[in-house]
Amino acid sequence: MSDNLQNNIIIQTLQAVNELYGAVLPESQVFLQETRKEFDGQITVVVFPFTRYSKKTPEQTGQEIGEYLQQRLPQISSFNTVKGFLNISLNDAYWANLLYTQIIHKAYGTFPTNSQTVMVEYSSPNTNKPLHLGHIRNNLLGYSVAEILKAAGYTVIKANLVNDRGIHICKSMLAWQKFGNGETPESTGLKGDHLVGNYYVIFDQVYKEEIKALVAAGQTEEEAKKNAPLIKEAQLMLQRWEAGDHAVISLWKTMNSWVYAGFAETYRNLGVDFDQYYYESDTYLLGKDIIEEGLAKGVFFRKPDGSVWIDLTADGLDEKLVLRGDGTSVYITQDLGTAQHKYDQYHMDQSIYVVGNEQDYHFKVLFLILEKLGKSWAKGLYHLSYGMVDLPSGKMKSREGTVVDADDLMAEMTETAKARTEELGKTADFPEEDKGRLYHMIGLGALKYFLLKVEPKKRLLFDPKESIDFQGHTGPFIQYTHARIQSVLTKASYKETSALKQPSSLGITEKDLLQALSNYPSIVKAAAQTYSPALIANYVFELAKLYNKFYHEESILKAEEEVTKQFRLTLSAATAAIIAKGMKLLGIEVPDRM
RNA sequence: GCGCCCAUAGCUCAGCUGGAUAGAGCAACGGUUUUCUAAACCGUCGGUCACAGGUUCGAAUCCUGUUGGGCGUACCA
Repeated sequence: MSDNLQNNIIIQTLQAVNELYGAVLPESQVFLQETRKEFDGQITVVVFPFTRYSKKTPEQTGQEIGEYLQQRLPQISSFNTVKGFLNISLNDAYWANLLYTQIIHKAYGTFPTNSQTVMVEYSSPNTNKPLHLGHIRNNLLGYSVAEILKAAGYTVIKANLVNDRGIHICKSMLAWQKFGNGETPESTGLKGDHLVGNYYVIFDQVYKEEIKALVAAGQTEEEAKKNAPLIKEAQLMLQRWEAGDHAVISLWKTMNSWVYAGFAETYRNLGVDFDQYYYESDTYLLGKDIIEEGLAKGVFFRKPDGSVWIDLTADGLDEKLVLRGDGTSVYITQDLGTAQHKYDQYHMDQSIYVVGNEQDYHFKVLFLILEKLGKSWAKGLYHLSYGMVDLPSGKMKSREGTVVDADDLMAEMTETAKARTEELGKTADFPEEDKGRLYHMIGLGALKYFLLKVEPKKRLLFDPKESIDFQGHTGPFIQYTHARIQSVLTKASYKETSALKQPSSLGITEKDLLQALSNYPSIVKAAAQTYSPALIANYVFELAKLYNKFYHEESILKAEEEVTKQFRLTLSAATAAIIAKGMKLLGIEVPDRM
C-alpha cells in the first residue's frame, strides 16, 4: 500500500474517533496491519484502543469507523469487522493505478539522496591466511548493507582495513623463510593467499612441537610458550619489521603481494568491492595523539608504570588499558586513531563496522571512549555485530585446518549448480560461455542467500555434509522465478510502452502480489535502518512465492481479454524488476534463463 | 564471578513499534504437466514459542527471575 493512502487512513480514523466518540488521539494509537489471509480485505485497523471511548463493542466500533472511512476514502470498496479488527478492501482501480503510476517506475524502491554519508567497513582480512566461510559472511553482510544504504539514499564508502602487519604475519613469513625452499605461487601453482596460509599452519605445527619438547624438558606450558625458539624468532622479526629492516620489509612486501593477488581473485568471485583501502601498516601508529588529548582532558589517567588507562567502571565496564607502559599501542589505541583518521578524511554521518560478535565488548569500549572524548561524530558509530559461523564439530580454526575455505566452497557451489542444472537439462541449448556464468550465478546465489537470509546477530550452523539447498527458501528458487518471468515476457514480446489500461477485475492473488510489491520501499527503508539484509532476503522470497502462485492460477499469455493480458504482463515485469532489485541489494545476480 | 547475545515444528529459519486460530522452507506422505520453464504449484502431518512469575482488554514479542548454549572479561588482535 502507498504511504499516502496509509496516512490518509490513519488521519481519517483519528477524525472518526474524534467526531464519533469525542476523543482526540495521537497517530501512534492507530495500528494498521496487513489483513490476514483467512479474512477478506487487504488492510486492517485494530479498533481495540478505541472501544474505551466508544463505549461500544469492538464489532460496533469497527462498523462505525468502517462506515466513516468508506464515505471519505474512494479507494475503499468494502469492509468487514471481525472481533476488534476492521478489515478494509481496496478497489481494483486503486491497485491497478498503483502499479501503473508507481511500482513500474525504474526508481521505485530507490530513495533520493538524503545527503548523508556513511562508511561501511567490512572484510578486514589478515594477510597471513586465506579467507574462510566466516569471512564470507562478513563480506556478504558488509557489501549488502552498503548496497541497501545506497538504495535508501545514502552516499556510501565501502572500506577495507587490511590487517597486514603484526606477529601473526611474521609467523607465516618466518616459516616460509625457514621451510619454504623459495616456493612461490608461480612455482607451486598455488593461489598466493593459500601458499602463505600453508606456512602459517606449518609455523604452528613446529611451534607446538617445540613447546612439547620444552615441557618434556621440565618447563611449564606457559614458560614453554614464551621460550620456544620459533616464537622468539618471530618476535625478533617483528621488531626488525618495525625498525624498517630492509630484508624483512622486502620479504613482507613480497609475501603480502602474493596474498593480495589471491584476495583479489576471491573478492572478484564473491562479487564484493571497496572504495577505500586502509592498511594497518599505515595506521598502527595512529592514536597516540588521542591518548595525549585524553590525558589533557582528564578522560584518561596514567599509572606509575607509565601505562595509560580509562576508568569505565561507572558505565558498568572495566578499567581499560589504552597505551602500554612502554609507550606502544594496543589494539584500541590504533582503532581510536583510525576512527579519527577516517572521520577527518570523510566527515561521514555514520560509520559502520562489520565485525563478529566476539568483539562486542571492544566496540562498546571504543565508542564509549570516543564519546567521552567529546567527539561529536561518536554517536554515528555502529558495530554491526554478527554471529559466528560454526561447524557441527564446533569453531573453525585456521591453524588447525578445520575451516571451510572460501575459494573451495565457492567452487563446490558452482559445481553443484552445474550438476543440478544439467541433470534437469536446462542448458542443453546454451552457448558454452554462458553456461559457466550461469552456474556461477546460481551456485553463488545459493550460497549468498543461505548466509544472508538469517538475521546477522544469530549464529549460523554450516554442515558441510548437507549441501546448501537449491529448492524452497533459497536463492535459486528466486532466480528461477525471475527467469520464468523473463521467459513469459519474451514470448509475449513485451514492451514497457504497452498501453496501460484498467482490467475488468483482479483476482485475489493478483491483489496480494500488488500489495507485496507495494511494500518494497518500506522494506528497503527498514533494512537500511536496522542494517539487515535478512529483511530484504525474506521479502524477496515471499514475493517470488506469491508470483509462482499467481503464475499457476492465472494464464498470462492466454488471458481472456487483451487488457487483462497486458495488465498481467506489466505485473509480471514489475515483479521481475523488484526481484532483480532486491537480489541486487543482496549482491545476488538473477538470470534471464535457467 | 561479572557483562553481552541467543533459545519458536524432527531440522533450518520468519514473525514489523504488543493484536485475530504462531508462519515458511526442508524432511515424511498424497496430488498437479496434451496449456506461459515441475529449481514450480496444491494438500496432509507436525508447536506447552526453554521454564516460572509480572505488566496489559490482549504477550512468541515488554519487565524480573531460572535453566541451557555461545561470546567476552589480556600491557593479543
